[in-house]
Amino acid sequence: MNDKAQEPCAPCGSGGSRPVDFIRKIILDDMASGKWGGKVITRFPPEPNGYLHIGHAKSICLNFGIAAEFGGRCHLRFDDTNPAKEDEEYVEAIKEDVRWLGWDWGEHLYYASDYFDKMYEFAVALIRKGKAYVCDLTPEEVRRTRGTLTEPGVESPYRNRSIEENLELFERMRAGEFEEGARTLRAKIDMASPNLNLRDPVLYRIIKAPPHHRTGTKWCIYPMYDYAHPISDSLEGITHSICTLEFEDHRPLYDWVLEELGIHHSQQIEFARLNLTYTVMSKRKLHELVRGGYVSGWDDPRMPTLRGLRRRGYTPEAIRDFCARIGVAKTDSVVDYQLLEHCLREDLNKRAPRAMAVLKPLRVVITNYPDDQVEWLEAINNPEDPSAGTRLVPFSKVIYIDQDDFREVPPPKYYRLAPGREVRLRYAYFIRCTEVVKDAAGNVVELRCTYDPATRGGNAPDGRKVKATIHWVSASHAANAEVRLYEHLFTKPDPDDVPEGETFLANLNPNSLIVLRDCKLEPMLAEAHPGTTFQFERVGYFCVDSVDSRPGALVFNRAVTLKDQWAKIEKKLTEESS
RNA sequence: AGGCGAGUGGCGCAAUUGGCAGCGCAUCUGACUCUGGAUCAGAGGGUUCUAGGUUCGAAUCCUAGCUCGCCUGCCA
Repeated sequence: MNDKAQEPCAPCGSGGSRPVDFIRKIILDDMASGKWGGKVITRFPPEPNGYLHIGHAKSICLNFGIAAEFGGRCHLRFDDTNPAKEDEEYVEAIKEDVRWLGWDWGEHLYYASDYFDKMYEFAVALIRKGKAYVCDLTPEEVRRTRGTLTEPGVESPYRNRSIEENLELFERMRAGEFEEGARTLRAKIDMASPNLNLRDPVLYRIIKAPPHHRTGTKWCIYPMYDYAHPISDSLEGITHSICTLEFEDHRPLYDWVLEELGIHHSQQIEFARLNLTYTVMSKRKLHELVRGGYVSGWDDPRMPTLRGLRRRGYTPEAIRDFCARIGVAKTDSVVDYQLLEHCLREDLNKRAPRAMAVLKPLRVVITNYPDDQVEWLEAINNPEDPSAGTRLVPFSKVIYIDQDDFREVPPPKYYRLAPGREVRLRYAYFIRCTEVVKDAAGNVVELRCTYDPATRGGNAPDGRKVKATIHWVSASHAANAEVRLYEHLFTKPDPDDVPEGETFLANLNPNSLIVLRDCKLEPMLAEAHPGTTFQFERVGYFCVDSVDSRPGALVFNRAVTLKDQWAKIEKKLTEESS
């Protein structure tokens, strides 16, 4: 059971005094007035027709978070009212993702399909009240008679059938006597309503094609969202039914259903869904990326899905922190991706063990170092966490450093290695570059350096300073790995910003994945388990790929870079010179 | 055009409900540093959509307007 979620805590979430959003204010008021008898019951109602993404995380954290803060509970309910679109495949995946995020629904796992019998009975009750009727109009005719934004619709010729006839026809709909699309059950509300959702909305439609993933072929009529959702909420005793802005127009219908049925009436509250720069969030577009092979799957590390983010190296803690920071409001907004990255860095900085890894190796021979000598030098696992301890890394005559850490002609403010310059090899020695070896094409292929034996461990007894400390890996001890560098999937902050006639696919970033092979890692990394994340010192956070990595054929994903002051300076320099 | 909703530094959110417009991210300085990371100190950045009005006082209240979002599935 879910003890964690039953326990009240501060309404502003963990970690201090974040402002209380408008939804929590409503709940605070309800608690004060005793409106729901002190109860807070929320729900997260995904349709099992796709994988969860970061936008769902916002909703999950809102619903489960509120329940936890107010000592209530949050239900996980699959909104499975359309067998044509839904699949069992997604149910387990969704449960797994919610759990991974750190939330627990306890025993409160539900399916809208659990309520099909009840919903049918309620529909009969509506018919008896004269509030619903069986309509024989075709989908096309329904569309034509609905009217427009400015003109009222016209009433269906079947609108005034007798209750008895409606009862009989509805029963025959259920019995499967009619073809798909032949008839619907409609609410009798108001064809002239300025709110189109109230123009005799369809409550039930006939779907015979694929069997339902849970009820099989028991039903061939299925309730529409606008009818199923309020009833599901009601049956579960939901107090606050939190959904996104586009359902605002549906609230009058939500209320109508509950009002007419005279059953528990939860309050629907709408908030703005999450948008992120450089990211598409709609299920349709995500599907398109997967189907079109633009990404390797739903768990591609460039996807904003929870599975993608997880594989990329994002932690549940970082995502929850992010969700807390973005707030909840009714304004359509686009959150800067950098905030997400900030949250990840902040989490990983405290927790990720450090390692040395050379992504673009440049061979360095320490000319005055004994040929066959190997020294194991002590390195700190995490400067932010003394309890993480230390480890030993091997040092020898031939090492690799990153190509970025050497410049034959150093630009101003570049203070890493260059001919004649001295730098510190982290945890090892000071070295000075004495010779640059090039191939026939003039490419630098090797550096020859001397080391100062007195600087063992990285400290100079004479107190002399070096401007830079760089990372390195002993050539003969190095583990090889493939490293995947990821960038935004799209080149524009708004992927939908495209010329007339083009789609968001036109903004796909051709460099969103760059694969580096023969990267050199310190030996300890060969042992790393899939899914664990390290900070490659001075470079970024990297996660062992949980799908493709094998012992002896390691694959790491870059979750996020470290902040890079030099990159900014360099960018400014190149901008100035051009 | 009809209905509903929303407009506060570049971005995301606050503002005890009429009382000095703040916070986070981002940006820029500087300090420190065996990660150009982290940390620390500081700075810049606002006609609170506009115009009127009420008031000693308006982001907040009133009026008019503007802009943006959503709504014409037998999807959710």
